[in-house]
Amino acid sequence: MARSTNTQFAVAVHVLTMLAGVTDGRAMSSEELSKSANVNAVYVRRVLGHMRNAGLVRSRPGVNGGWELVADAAQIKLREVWQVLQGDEPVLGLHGPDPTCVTGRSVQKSLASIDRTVADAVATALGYFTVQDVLEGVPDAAQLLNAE
Amino acid sequence: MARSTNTQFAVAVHVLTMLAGVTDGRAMSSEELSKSANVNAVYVRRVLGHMRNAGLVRSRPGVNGGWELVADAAQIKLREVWQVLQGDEPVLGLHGPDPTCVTGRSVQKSLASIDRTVADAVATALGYFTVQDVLEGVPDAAQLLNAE
DNA sequence: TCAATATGTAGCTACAATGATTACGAATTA
DNA sequence: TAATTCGTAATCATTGTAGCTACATATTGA
Repeated sequence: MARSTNTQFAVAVHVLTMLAGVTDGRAMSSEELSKSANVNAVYVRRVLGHMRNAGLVRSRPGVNGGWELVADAAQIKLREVWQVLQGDEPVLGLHGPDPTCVTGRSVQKSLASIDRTVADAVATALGYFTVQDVLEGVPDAAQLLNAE
Repeated sequence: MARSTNTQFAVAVHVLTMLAGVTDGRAMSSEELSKSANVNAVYVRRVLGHMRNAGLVRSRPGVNGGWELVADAAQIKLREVWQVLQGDEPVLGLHGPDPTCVTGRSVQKSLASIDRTVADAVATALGYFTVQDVLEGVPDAAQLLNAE
């Protein structure tokens, strides 16, 4: 029920992986990237803009322009991608209880604290994966369980 | 950026905490609960309906009717509340890449696997807290850090 | 039995988030 | 100089979320 409908993270990982897969030194255009991710090119530019602000990619306009990875794909943790997009926004959906209700305020505070704990857990989990891992293919959760 | 705008989890925790705080044995109406959570009574009934299906609360109509906790508040982990509402829905927002793009399909599979890892991490983190904890007040994340 | 109270749920609406689309200026290259 | 690509604003369509109304059903108490 509480699915996130925001695909920025998925799209970011997708296009970063595409860029990591470039063998010749050429740049990829937002148009090209958007085709594979099946989203709009403007959207790709917006998402990659955040990645550029974080120093993960560079872009240049014009003929043969486009986007390139700056860092080594094996050094880019998905944790960083997540944090660039997520910032300090809550992970759990928080509500706005009646400010005059004592219990309501207390619950609100607790939920905010719990949200930080969960956000840390998400960040830690995403720290296990790099763009290089995605490029090589992260094994199935089921496979991982069997391997234990 | 990827904030969840779904407040069902927060509202569920809120009203369960309210129910946990009842000292006399009376039931609380959805109307009463909705006031404190600052949401609509119908919405409260919908959310609590899921909690009832999970066996956490019971309800009865009529005069002096309303909602009561079934389980001990100290035994209800937020993990369970989360899972009741979340089910197997992805935590990260996933996209729908071009199905004819090989890399796209591969990335999609990896993201699905990573999503399961993150979902497990969230569930584990929420396993640390119970409704009773929220009733008593979960300490600030900052306070927790200072206590280390 | 009857009135009052609450749930259970369908249906409609308002609002907000997301991402598509269009448009165009600026930068770059061949 | 023409073609290409980014950067970004503005607008629109779609979807998810939750509010709201309405009413059938169940329960209680007088």
